[in-house]
Amino acid sequence: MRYTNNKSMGLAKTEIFSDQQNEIAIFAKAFGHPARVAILQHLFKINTCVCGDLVNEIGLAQPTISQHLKELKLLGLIKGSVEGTSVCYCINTEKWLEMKEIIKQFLNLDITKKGDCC
Amino acid sequence: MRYTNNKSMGLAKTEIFSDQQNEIAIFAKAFGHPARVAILQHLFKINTCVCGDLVNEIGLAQPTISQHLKELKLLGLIKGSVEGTSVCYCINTEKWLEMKEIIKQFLNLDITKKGDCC
DNA sequence: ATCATTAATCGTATAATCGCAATAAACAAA
DNA sequence: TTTGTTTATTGCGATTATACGATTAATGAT
Repeated sequence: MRYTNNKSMGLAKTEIFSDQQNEIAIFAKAFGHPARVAILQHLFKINTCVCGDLVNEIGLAQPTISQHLKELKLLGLIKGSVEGTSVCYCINTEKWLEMKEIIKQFLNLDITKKGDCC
Repeated sequence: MRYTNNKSMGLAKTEIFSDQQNEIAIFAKAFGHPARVAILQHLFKINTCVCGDLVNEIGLAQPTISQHLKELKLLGLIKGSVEGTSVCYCINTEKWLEMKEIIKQFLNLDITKKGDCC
């Protein structure tokens, strides 16, 4: 192998992008999978914080759902609290709104655009 | 219930989700990478459709940029037309607005929510 | 025809993602 | 204490995603 730089490949070079660009990408990845979209939609639908119901609602295995929940929780988009043997998950409204503003700002770029040129 | 399916792993089980959920995820993945965010932002910034400039603007190799452009083009978010030796890329406003509406509708789920429960 | 410029494609290396079986952990109930 | 319920974690295989060197293809210029 003769790659002159010592950076490993297969890795997004986040360091060459702005914090804003990385933040947009990270949030976008959060709902860049249909299972996480379904989880978030379901959490919005039933205001009472369900958990194991998600496994039944969505057709994926329990460890898979648990993993997706972990990612969403790590990002702060959802909160989880233990309720006996089960765990109650729900949307973290504050963080959700924060994410929403960041994404919307990006999506609204078009308002300053005049028209296609191709 | 046993795991009766023989579907290969490592693949998102898109078939168990709604078209809407898959569409949201697919569009989200489009700007789920900082390089593609940067490309889109730059295309919005300079209305004249640039191409090779993106390689200079963003610090990635030409094949890498070309690959990201291909993905965005495949989704329809950008258009490309040959201009001599160079290729002119620009935002496909129509598709962009379509995507924007779909994502915004998803992000606006919170307006019907009453409050956290955890 | 030759050369230069530009972008796409090919091939490959590496890391991340997805999914699940098996297991562990935490808790309630008996 | 034992048993059952529920969720998290571990470990693994399969696939996708990211990145780039080398090459090819297309066009313009000389």
